[in-house]
Amino acid sequence: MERGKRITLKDIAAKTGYTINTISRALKDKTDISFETRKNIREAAKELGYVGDSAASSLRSGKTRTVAVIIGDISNLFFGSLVRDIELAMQEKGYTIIIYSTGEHTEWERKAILSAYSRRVDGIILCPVQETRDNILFLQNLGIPFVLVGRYFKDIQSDAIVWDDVKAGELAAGYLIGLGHVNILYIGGPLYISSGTDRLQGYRNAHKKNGIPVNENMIRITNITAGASSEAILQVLRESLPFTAIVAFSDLMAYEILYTLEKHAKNRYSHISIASFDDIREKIMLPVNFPSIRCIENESLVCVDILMQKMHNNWKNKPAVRFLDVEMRYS
Amino acid sequence: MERGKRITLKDIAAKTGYTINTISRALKDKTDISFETRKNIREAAKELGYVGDSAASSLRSGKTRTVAVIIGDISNLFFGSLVRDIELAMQEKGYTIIIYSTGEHTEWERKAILSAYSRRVDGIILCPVQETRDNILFLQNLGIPFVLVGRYFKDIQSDAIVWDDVKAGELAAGYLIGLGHVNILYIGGPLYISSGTDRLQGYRNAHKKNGIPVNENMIRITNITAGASSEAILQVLRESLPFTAIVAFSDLMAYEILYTLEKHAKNRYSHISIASFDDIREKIMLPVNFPSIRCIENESLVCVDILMQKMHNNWKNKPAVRFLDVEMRYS
DNA sequence: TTGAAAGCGGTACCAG
DNA sequence: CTGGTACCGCTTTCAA
Repeated sequence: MERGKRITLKDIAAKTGYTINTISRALKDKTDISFETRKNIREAAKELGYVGDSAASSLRSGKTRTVAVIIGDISNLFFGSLVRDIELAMQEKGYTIIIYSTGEHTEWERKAILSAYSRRVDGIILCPVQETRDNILFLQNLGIPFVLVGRYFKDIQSDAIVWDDVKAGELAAGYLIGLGHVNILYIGGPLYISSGTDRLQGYRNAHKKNGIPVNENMIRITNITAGASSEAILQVLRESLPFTAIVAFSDLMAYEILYTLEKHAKNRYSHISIASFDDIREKIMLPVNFPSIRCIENESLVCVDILMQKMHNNWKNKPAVRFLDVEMRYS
Repeated sequence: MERGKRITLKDIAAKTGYTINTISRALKDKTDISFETRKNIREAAKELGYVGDSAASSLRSGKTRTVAVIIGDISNLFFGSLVRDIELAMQEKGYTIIIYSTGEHTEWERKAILSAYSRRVDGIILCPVQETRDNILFLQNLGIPFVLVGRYFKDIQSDAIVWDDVKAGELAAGYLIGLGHVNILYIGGPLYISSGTDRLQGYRNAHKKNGIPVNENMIRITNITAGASSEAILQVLRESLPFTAIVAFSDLMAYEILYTLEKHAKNRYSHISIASFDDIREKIMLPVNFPSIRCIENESLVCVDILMQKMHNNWKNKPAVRFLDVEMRYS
């Protein structure tokens, strides 16, 4: 194969004497081309080193076999392993994924959606920023099949795969309460994010069930970007709030909090209890252990499954949120 | 904008009375279209909700404004943050990235390269599996601009951005030697990976410089996939090898090793010294600390920079490996 | 079973 | 400054 030269159907046609039409259909193994011909053409194609042009093919067929995955930050392990699983599953089905990071910014998310639309992706998997509802409404209007993951909108009907975050919050706080803690700090993400509200709701529920009043000052809402929870815990230290345990919004935040506590108040809080979410220890072995809530199903696979059906119009269900069950891991 | 209906140049032409040609050029702000006309057309486009079709545009122009990033595993934090930085830099320049995981498998890597080629990407950033040289030779033959990242081939000329891994290995082992250690275990990746050989070479150099003989039995070569270093350290424990320090191939592996030691030999090795590579603590705050070697430059940006130049034919240099300087971080 | 011809939606090139 | 037209490479449709 000559360096840099692209082989097209036309080249194969020239070599074999068939028309490009026949070549095209033969290479897709259509049965209306005789077996013999298909074989010849396949061989010729291989010899020439033919590789199809998906731009041309997409243009005509309207399908790109591409899916956009729009998430907060790929360097966040939670998203990283989500994307990895999505990629593997999609690859198996012959799909390629393009990645967009929103950095949790609404405008970036909008740009990502537009770019995906312009690239004519067949489907979108989105972990929405949720600061506003504009983007999701816009996306709905585009008519591209999509599913949300990790977060959902309470007042907009659309397919979403999320954890049962209320239960998750309840498990985390409930565990700490079970240990005898009463002053449990909650450091969590913004309330416009569904998991933000839901986990906090779970925290409240656990208190209520155990007859423990919630001290509103114990509830700290932060960004979910790196460094934010460190700030939050420092503020708590400055206020000398008396807490004996913490519910953190994610393992990453929990680590950050532990790190900060160790650095700034080593002695006082060395025996603090902490519980959080994501169970990243399931993914990487870390020599620091605390209870973490995880999902008992593989959310990536559920996403891919539903999106596939939507893309192929086998999805007759109306848009709905699918809550996946959670459990606590501590070993 | 009507739901699901795609607006094309033709629609704008119909609305404004210009030809699609004029529309196309106006929307790209070509100065040969009068300012007035450009403004009218831009407004009409906006009103109709026009979004270009990149498949069509790519087909004709030959450019996709897409770059493929082919790496081992996106859920590995090292790759995750690499990809994040690449994505941000590329996005800024109007490029989109598609992700392929090789899982460190040669065949997957080949498939990824083929898929990228078929999608007519403008460029490729690749962290090669290196098990064989077939894929890189194949890639070179395709004529797509590409750069390697993290690993290079000693006997194949191609652009690569890598750490100075010999120095890195020397720093890690040298540090431990400086602490007075003599029996330093080395747990590292396969030797067919350039960083595998180079870091080990650095380990040897450090010994040599300090007049300490290298015990070959202290050198353990493993996979770089999760779980492998855990296996390796267990084997070492079974052999009752007397070691007092460890050089681990990555922070992730170091954590895995510490985790395993704590689990299986808590008392005996609680004061072990360990040094490794990647400095992931720079990216996530983890409450466990040990020295780690990091790169003093942002490799992603260097990659993007060089690839951009190659894609735009501003790259007259001949293929070369670019070694980035490293340092030890411990605080 | 195969071929001919018409696009898909843009961009490039040349003419006016 | 704007229009006409060919064409990128493949798929679709219809005819033979």
